[in-house]
Amino acid sequence: MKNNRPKYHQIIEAAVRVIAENGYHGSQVSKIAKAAGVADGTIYLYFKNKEDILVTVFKEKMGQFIKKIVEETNKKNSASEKLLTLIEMHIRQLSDNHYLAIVTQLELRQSNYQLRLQINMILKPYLTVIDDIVKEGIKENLFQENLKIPLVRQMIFGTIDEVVTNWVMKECKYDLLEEVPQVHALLLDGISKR
Amino acid sequence: MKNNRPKYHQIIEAAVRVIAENGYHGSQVSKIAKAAGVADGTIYLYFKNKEDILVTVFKEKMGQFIKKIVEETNKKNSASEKLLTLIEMHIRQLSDNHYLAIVTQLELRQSNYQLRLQINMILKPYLTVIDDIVKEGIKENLFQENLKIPLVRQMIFGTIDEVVTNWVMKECKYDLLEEVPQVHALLLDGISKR
Amino acid sequence: MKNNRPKYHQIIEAAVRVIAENGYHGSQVSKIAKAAGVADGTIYLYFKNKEDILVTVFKEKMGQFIKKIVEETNKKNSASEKLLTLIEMHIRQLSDNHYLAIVTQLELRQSNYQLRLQINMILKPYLTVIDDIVKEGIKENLFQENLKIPLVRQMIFGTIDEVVTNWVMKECKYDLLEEVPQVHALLLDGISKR
Amino acid sequence: MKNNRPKYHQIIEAAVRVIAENGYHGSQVSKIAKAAGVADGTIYLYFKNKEDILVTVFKEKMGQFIKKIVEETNKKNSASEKLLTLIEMHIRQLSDNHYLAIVTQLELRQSNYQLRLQINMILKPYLTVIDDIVKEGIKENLFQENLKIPLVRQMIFGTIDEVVTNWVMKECKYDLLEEVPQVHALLLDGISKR
DNA sequence: CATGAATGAGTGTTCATTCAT
DNA sequence: GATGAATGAACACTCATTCAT
Repeated sequence: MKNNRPKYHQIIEAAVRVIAENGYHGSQVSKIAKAAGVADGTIYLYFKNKEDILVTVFKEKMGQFIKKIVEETNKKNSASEKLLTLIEMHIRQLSDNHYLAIVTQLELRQSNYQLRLQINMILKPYLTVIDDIVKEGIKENLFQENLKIPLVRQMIFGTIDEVVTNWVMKECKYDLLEEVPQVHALLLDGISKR
Repeated sequence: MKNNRPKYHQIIEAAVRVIAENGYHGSQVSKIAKAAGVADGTIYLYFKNKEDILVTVFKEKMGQFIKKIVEETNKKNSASEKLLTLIEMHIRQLSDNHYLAIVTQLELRQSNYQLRLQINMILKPYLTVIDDIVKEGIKENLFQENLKIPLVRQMIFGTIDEVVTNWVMKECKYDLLEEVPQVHALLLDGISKR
Repeated sequence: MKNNRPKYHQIIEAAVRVIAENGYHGSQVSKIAKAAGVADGTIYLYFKNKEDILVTVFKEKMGQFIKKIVEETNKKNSASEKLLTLIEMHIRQLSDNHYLAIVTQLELRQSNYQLRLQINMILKPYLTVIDDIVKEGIKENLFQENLKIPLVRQMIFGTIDEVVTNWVMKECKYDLLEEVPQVHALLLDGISKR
Repeated sequence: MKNNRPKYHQIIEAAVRVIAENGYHGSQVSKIAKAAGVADGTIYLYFKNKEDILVTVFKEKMGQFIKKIVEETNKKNSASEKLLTLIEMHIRQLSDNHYLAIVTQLELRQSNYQLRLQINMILKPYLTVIDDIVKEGIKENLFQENLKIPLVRQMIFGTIDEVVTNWVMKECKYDLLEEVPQVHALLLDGISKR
């Protein structure tokens, strides 16, 4: 299997680093190859083309990213706790890996429409996780029953995403984890006074 | 004055169209020039370089975009109504101009860090509008008094932005305006039952 | 007559300054026009094209340059004195006008073969002056009678030219006029001991 | 080592030919590449940029040029013979390679100030050879003891250079080697009768 | 005469991809 | 499998020249 070959992972790890450090357009294939300690041509033994490196980087990293979130949310019993965990895990993982945060929040968006569609496909399981939490909340009678799920998901994802992007644009200078409870509260209760 | 020269606007309008249709990286200067009905060199009489076209497109369009939102929200008296109007105007304007929506939601994000910073500067007045509405809501005693303004702004902007991006990625196939009241309700009241 | 129109001379003077300051390739027509205080298009009322400006600059400046040398050498009676005067006037005029020195020694040589041929045509009268002095020296029985005139002229001109070029390349930092007598002596007597 | 790679020399040889035939400004990189039988991009594997081709051409050719002159002058015992050999070798080498003569006398001078400075650096060893011969002549008591070396060098170099340039401008139509003894005699004894 | 906005041909350089070894 | 030298298509930008006013 492809993924067991060591160079494959060398290249992926190198790609994350190189893209985070040099930006999407500053990340020539030759630079990634050099950082991975392989020849330029070797890249093409493992990846169809440059775009394929990016998609794979995202796929691999997102796979782990989502897997951890699912694992942790599954340990919780209520939708509210699950949502809190999702927010925390999302933010924690990006807080822990600034390279990855830069790549997901900034660099990977500098791609063309086709690549964007593929990235969206990869993100789908994550969005499903959110949907499931919302559905569960409704079933638990904790969340409003007439919620339009996709819209809620867009609010949740859009909010977290924007929070992280702001932090990255501000050069990750503050502690993002501190904001987790407030984000959670806001999403649950909105901004109105009750 | 620059802006009164007709070619200036011809080029901007052409740029929006060309970028929406071909994507950022598929929009060669020569293609924009052709679409604007001017010579390649003419572009450089009005714009410093290719990036400057983009920044200017965004500046001009965002200027109008924000101006309209401010005008309309100012007609309203309560923070809640203002927020509703902001959401509606944001979505209405992008609904009315799919080209612009594609450019703002997808293509302009395919830019490097420097350009992104510039775009953020241009967006600032809009974010201030949001902040002001939130502050007003707190003063009116309608919104919670201990809200962390930047976070609330990120939720509001992140949600609307994500809603629009989803619509653009789904090729603008559904009527986005229908969702305005629900977005408004969600932001105000969150997802929890009361 | 063309030459009486004031803009004509404005442009020539501006051209010398601009070329000296910006180099041949940094001297765009628009820059010369601006320095001359005229519109770009006006240049083309007085000159056929950019090359024509250069040729004319050289023609005008060289005309004066040579005229002065001829005037002064004519005042002298012996070939030796005439040669000394020629060397002195050549060097004095370029010493007095660093702009002109830069243009003649460096910038005008950055031209194509056609332009070089034209410049050589303009230089011809100067070379004739040298030839005449040599011939006179032979007639006076001061110079060797079997001298090959063109070769002697090439030595005289080549030497003075190289001396000036060196001075320009060293940024005109030393006093070139001091070297005049030595150059004269060298050309007359060579380097051998007698 | 770079210089052993065959394409490196292919490109240099092609560059000399192309520049001699088309002039400096008519020598597009693509034209040189085609003449060398390599792809445009290959040029940039061996040279930093177009200017670097020129500098290298000059460096390589001048290196050989000077080496041969040094070798031959070293075989001679007196300063006078050494000077004769220097003149002869200088002229012989350019006589034997018209392409090179055109490039050194005309095209390489069409360069900007920075490039000119680099070329001067490369020429320095040659000028030192001349200086050494002059010093030796003084020591031998053949040359005048109060000669100002730099000035003598400028006369020697300026004269040879002008002689060659004239020949190139006259399209190399006459036999330059015939003039060697006369140039030598002129430099040694000047133009005056004794 | 004078203007200066408009033109568009021309080119050095990059970099994803290939393929002979 | 692995290499890395070679490829060549693609593109932003400049500037001499024109011409309608």
